[in-house]
Amino acid sequence: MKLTNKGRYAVMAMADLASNAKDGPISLTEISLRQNISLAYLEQIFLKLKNNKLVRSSRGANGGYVLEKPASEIRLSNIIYAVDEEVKTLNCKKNSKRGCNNKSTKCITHNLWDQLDQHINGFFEKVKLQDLTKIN
Amino acid sequence: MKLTNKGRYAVMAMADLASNAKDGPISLTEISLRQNISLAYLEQIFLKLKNNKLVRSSRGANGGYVLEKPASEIRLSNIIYAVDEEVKTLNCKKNSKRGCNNKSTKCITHNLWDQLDQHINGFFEKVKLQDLTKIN
DNA sequence: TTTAATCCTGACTAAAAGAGTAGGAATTGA
DNA sequence: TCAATTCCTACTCTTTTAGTCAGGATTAAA
Repeated sequence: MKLTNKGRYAVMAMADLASNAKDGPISLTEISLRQNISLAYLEQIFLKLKNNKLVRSSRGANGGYVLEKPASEIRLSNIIYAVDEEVKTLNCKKNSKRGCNNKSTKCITHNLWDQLDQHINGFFEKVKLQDLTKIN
Repeated sequence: MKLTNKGRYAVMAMADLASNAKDGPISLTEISLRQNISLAYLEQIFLKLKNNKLVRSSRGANGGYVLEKPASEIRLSNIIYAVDEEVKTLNCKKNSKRGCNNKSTKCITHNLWDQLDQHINGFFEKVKLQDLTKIN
């Protein structure tokens, strides 16, 4: 399943960003210290978050990141999707000779796993970034 | 996440067993052909299913497997659990210096991932083997 | 009793994915 | 200028997955 530490870190970092909002942008160094995630790894993650228009960056000294939208408008699914590319448990691979080929009646579990994907995605759709900061 | 092809194969095989029930036991060779899963791999899987009392085996010529209980009493969670040992997305590792150590307030996402686990487990709890054979 | 069919088990391996490092280039504020 | 910071790519190490392989051990039918 495409639901990894990287995704979790991304959610943590975004929640951090939302919780510690201040006037200027927040640097990854800060987040790195607070959340105990390596700076280099955070850089990778934020690159993707930025490409997905979830954060905005300013470079140079005193630079950093801010949320692109209010926390109430960012769904966790957006974040997960940004860094992991997909939330999908298992795909019956298109070109594999073995197993389900998407149209065979053999793969009894095909629909089932599809449902599970929807189930999980639904979970992340419902929760917004704002909800996390409340709890905390 | 511990939710792999092996788990899916196990569900497929069990569904096959339920769908093609007949008088005697069903051999793995049959299932292997029908579901297109290698025999050796199936053997591995069924060993675990058997240890978890989901199937019963008869050895020797014309041997094979039968469901230990009616399909209406077997939950998918039982099957997944049997072969994958757990359905857990991510654990905040107990002894890691990095990230969540289970009591820190830092790990904003700890509860969230716990909830997700419950969500997914709930899905597999609800669905029974019988439900799959109906669809098919 | 033979023999074929099947279960049982552990060791092994190749490929993929995950998790994170490393290093440098570009940018900006002081 | 220089220090802080993002940007970007490539690389590596480790773990997991998805099986295969090989050789029993056991049973039941003929």
